[in-house]
Amino acid sequence: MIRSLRGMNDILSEDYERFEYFIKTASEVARRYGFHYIETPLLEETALFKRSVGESSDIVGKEMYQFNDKGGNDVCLRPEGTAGVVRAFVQNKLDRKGGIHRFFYHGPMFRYERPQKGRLREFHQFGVESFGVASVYEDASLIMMISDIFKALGIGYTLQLNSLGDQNCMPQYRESLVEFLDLHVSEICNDCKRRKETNPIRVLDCKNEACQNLYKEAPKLFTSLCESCKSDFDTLLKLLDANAIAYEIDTHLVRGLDYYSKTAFEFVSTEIGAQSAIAGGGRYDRLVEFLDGKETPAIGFAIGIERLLELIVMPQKEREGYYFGAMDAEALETIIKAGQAKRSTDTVIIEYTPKSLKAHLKGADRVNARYCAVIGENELKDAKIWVKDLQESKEETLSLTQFKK
RNA sequence: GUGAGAUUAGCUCAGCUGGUUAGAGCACUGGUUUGUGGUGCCGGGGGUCGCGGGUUCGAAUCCCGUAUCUCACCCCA
Repeated sequence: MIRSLRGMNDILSEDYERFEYFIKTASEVARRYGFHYIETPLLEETALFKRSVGESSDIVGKEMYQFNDKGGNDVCLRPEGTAGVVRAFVQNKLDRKGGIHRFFYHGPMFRYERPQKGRLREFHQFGVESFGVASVYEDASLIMMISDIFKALGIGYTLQLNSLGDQNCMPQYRESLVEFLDLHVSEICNDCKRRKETNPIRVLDCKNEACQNLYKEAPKLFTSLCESCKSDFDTLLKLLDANAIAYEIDTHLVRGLDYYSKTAFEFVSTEIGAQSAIAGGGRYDRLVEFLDGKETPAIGFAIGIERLLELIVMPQKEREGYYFGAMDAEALETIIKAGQAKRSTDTVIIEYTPKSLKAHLKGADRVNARYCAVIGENELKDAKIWVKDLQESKEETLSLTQFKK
């Protein structure tokens, strides 16, 4: 038997219903916030991700589905969504056009990782990207959008917030942190030694207890923020307070992708295991420039769809549509014709095997149909059809012409 | 990439220290005397015991390899 590749799953039946329900709900909320759908290719030039996500990140360093295509181009399956949207934004010269551009997207992403619960090699994200708004009001607005989406889906979460600083305060801070790490290099774990070289800020996120104790003494990013970062963060907190959005400030919250600055946030669920981040995002004011565009402030987030599928509280399913069946082979032709006509307005399931009324009712019940329509000997003789409303338990026998109405 | 556990019917699992035709519940399917479901009763189909080797008179059961899943690390949504 040929199986799907490791970490790549089919989405079907009930899972797909949840999947579709999520997309529909999240898209509606995004549209209400003035965002428009954008579709970008799954395959992009590898350089796009190297320059945006950053070569120091694990995503680019070791998790990309990268290969040379037949034309010799170095390409890869997208590991995340932001880079492609920013590329499209620049390529379509929206940075030159000016103004505000707000997009949302959803689709598959690919990372060559060891799969586990909530972490697949092909997984799906829903994300939004907003270009052209420097105001921290947009940061608050995006957080409220996620809150709205989760509220609509019945999903509980904790919101964690931090500020990563900008080009004025972050480089200085990074330097002072590296100095600190150099002084204590013998005390930190091997992972942190590696992080010190690749992405020093990440050490703050280390789960090693000894490291964490040590970092209590380390310089704090939070207290090193410049004036504008500090006041923006304070404003953000005020806005969230005013809109009854609960949050925790986590000064060790770090984003894994290099392009983030200033506001960083993560929505976390305690109900889904180790891969607990269900949404994450932040500001990336420099990224458009990095990708050869005109300096444009921007912010976005992404939601991991598979991770929250099991958290979604689905609305109760109601009986819907028609089930058609014949009790004798002679009535089959008539029932198929009647069912086909009904398809112009309703969901219709036609049973092709003649069987007893009881068997048809069971069949209608199993497919969760609202109505069970059957033609037997008596009905066929009088050109009528017997219809039962399975929800109200009411039945009637109509003439076929009347039934079509 | 590292460490640990699992893999038996469509699903959830039982199968003790290797011993004759591998079981249960649910699901599916048919019937339940004359045309009434979701809720009774009786029957039926369905398994190369993940895959490949090995030990043995004999392997679902022991050993080795491999694949996949799960958990933790790493990383991230």
